[in-house]
Amino acid sequence: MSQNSESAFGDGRSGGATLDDVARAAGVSPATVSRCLNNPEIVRPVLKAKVEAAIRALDYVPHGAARSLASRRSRMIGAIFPSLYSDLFGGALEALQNEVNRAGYTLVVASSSYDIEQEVEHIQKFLASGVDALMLVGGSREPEAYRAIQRKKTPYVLTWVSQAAGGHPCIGFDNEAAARAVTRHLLDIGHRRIAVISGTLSDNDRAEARIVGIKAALIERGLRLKADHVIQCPFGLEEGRQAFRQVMALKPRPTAVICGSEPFAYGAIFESEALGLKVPRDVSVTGFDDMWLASHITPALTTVRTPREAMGLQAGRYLLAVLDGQAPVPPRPLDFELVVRESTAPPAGP
Amino acid sequence: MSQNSESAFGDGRSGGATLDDVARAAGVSPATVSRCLNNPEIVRPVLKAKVEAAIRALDYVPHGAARSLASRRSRMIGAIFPSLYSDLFGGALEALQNEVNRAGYTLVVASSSYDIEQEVEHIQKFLASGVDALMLVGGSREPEAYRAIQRKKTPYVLTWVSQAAGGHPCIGFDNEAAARAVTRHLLDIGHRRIAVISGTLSDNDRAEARIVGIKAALIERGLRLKADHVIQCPFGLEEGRQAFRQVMALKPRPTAVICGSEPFAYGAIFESEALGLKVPRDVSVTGFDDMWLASHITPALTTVRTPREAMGLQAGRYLLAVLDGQAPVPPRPLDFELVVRESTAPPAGP
DNA sequence: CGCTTTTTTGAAAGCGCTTTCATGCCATCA
DNA sequence: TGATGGCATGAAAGCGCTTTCAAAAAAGCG
Repeated sequence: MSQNSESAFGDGRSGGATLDDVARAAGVSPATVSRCLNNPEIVRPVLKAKVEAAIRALDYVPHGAARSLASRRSRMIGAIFPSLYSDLFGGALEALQNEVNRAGYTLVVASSSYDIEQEVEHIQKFLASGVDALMLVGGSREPEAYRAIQRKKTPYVLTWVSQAAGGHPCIGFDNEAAARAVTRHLLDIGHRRIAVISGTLSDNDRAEARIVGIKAALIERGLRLKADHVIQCPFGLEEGRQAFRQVMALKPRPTAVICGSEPFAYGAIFESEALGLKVPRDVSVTGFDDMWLASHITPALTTVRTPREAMGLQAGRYLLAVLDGQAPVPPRPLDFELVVRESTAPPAGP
Repeated sequence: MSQNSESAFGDGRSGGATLDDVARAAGVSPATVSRCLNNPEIVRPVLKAKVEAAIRALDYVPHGAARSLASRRSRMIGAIFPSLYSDLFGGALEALQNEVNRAGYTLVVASSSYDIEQEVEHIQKFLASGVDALMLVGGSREPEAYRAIQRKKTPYVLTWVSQAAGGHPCIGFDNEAAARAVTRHLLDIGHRRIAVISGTLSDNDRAEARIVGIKAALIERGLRLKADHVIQCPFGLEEGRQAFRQVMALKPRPTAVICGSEPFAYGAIFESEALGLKVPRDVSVTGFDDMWLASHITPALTTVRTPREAMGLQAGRYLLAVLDGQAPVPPRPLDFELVVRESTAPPAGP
C-alpha cells in the first residue's frame, strides 16, 4: 500500500481528515490547531508552521457544522429579496455576496415573491438555521418579525430604504426624495397634468414613499395628485402597458406619466407606439432605477439611477462590521441621480 | 414571576429551548423527541402528542448545526450560477429555491461571474461547508472539480446542458439542436450569408454547442461558417452593439446575424437603428432565450425559448430524489421552442 | 540567577442533536 | 401457558470543533 503524498489520506477516510488528525500529524494539541484556524496571531510561528504543513498534507478542511455548533456562529448570512426573477436585485445580491464571501461568510438567499407572509416564513427559517445576520428589503413587515429577529439578537439591516418606522438600521436611498426629484423635473419643464403608475402599495414602503414624494413635489407647486391619476399594479412590463393605456384614456389626458418602477416605463413606451402616441411629444414618461434598457430604448428613458450595487455592498459591510463587534456606524442615505434623457420634454401647447 | 404560556420560556434562555428541554417537559427521553422530529411514524401516538405539545409550549426550534453534525447532513443545497446580475438565471434560481424549500432544504447561492476559477473556489467552499447536493451550470470545468465533488460523494447536477463529457447528470436542453433550429429557420427563408455573435467560447460549453449547431445546419446545406463571420465577446447589450457594427462592416454584408444570447440581439437591433439599417429588411437578427423584452422590442425578436424555470425545477427534483435515495431517473433533455417573430425575413433580392 | 508576570499550550468539558444498542413490553405461536 | 419475536423506548456514545482553565514555558526584573 503506497501512500503518495496527498491523495492517500484524503481518499482513505470517507469524511476527510479531522482537526484531531491534524493535531496528531503536527504533534500539537487539537486546541492549538483550532487556534491556528481562528486566532493565528496568538500561536508561536514555529508551531503555526507545523500545523499549516499538516493541514496541507492532510488536505484538511474544517467541518462547518461542528464549528457552528461549538462556536455558536454559523458563518452564514441570510438575504431575503422580494424577487430574484428580475435583475433589479441581482446587482445588489452579487455585491453582497462578494462582500460577505470575502470575510469568510456564506450567503444564503431566498425570495419572497413580494409576499409578506412568505417573507416572514423565510425569516423564521433563517433564524432557525442560525444565520449570523440578516439582510432584508424595505421596512414593511409585521412587528412580530422584528421581534423574532431581535429575540435571537441577530444583526440585521433593511435595504432599499433610508429609514423605517421603528428605527431599524437601513442602508438605502431616500425613495421619497428620488420621486420628488423626478416630479420636479417634470414640473420644471411645464407639466401640470401628471399621472402615476405605481407598484402595489400595500406592504411596500418603497412604493409608498415614492407616492409621498410625488405628492410633495406637486404640492410645492400648488398641485395635487388626483386619486384616479394613480394606477396601482403588480410590477411588470405587461402590467405597465395596460396601466398606461388606462391612464391615456383619462380626460383631459395627462401630459406626463411617472412610473414607479422601470418595467412600467418600458411598457408605457411600447404601448405608446401601439396607441399611436409619440413619446415625449404627446406624453412624457419617466422610469425608476435606470436599468440596462433605459439608455437603449427609443426614446431613451428619463429616470433616476438607484444605487443598487452600492446597497448590496454597504449592507454587507455594515453587517460584517456589527458581527465584528464594531459600533454600528449609523448608515447615511445613499445617493441617487436623476438621469434626464429623451423620454421627457415640455408638454405640447394646449 | 408570571409565566405566560409561550414567551416566558423562549425569552428566558438566550439560545432557545433545546431538545433535552423538550424531552424533560414531555417526560420522555431525548431520543424519542429526536425520533418525533425525524421519524414520526415510529413513535406511539400518545408520546408523539406529548412531545408535540412540549415543542409548541417551549417554542422549540431544532438547532441546525447540531443536527448537521450529528446526522452528517446539512440540509443545504448549493447552487452556483455564472451570474446573478442578469435575469437569465433568475427564474431557474427561484424555481430551484421553491422546490428545495418545499422539502425542507435551504438553498445556498453563489455567482462565479463566468469565471471558472471563481467557480471552483465556490465549489470547494460549498463542499467544505457540507452542502448535501450541488447544482452547477454547464459542464466546462477542470476534472479536478468533479473529482472533489465525487470524493465527497455529493450528489450534483449540471444544468443548461443536456449532456456533458464525462457522463455527468444533466438537466437541460440541447443547445446544439436549438442553435440548429434557429439556423435552419434562417436558411429556410433564403439566407446564405450568416454571421454569428457568440459569447466567449472558452469555458462555456453552451456557447460552444451553439456554434457547433450552427455549423451543422450550415453544412447540411453545403455552406460553412467562415472564421471572420463569428464574433466572440462577453455577454452584454453594449458588446452586442459593437459586435453587430463589426459584423455589418463585412463585405459582402451578411443578410442575417445569429446571436448566441439575447442581449446581443437587443444590442444588434438597437445598433441597426444607429446604423440606419432596417431589421429585418436589411438584415435579419435572431436571439436566444426569449426573455421578457423579446416580444416587445421593435421588431419583435425571433428567438428560441429556453426552458429556464423548468431547469431549476427539475434540477431541484432530481437532486431531492437522489438525496432521498431513489434511483436517479436518467434525465432527458428539456424542450426548447423556436419562436418566429418579426426580426427575421427573407433576404432582400441581390 | 531566582522570582514574578506574561504568553503559549494542552486537557477536558461541552455545543445540541442523532443513532446504535440493549432493554422491556406486548402480541404471537405452539 | 411458556417460549419467540417484534416493536417502541431509553441510555449512552459520539459527530468535529471551540473554549475555558490550569499548567508550562518564556520573558522581564531586581
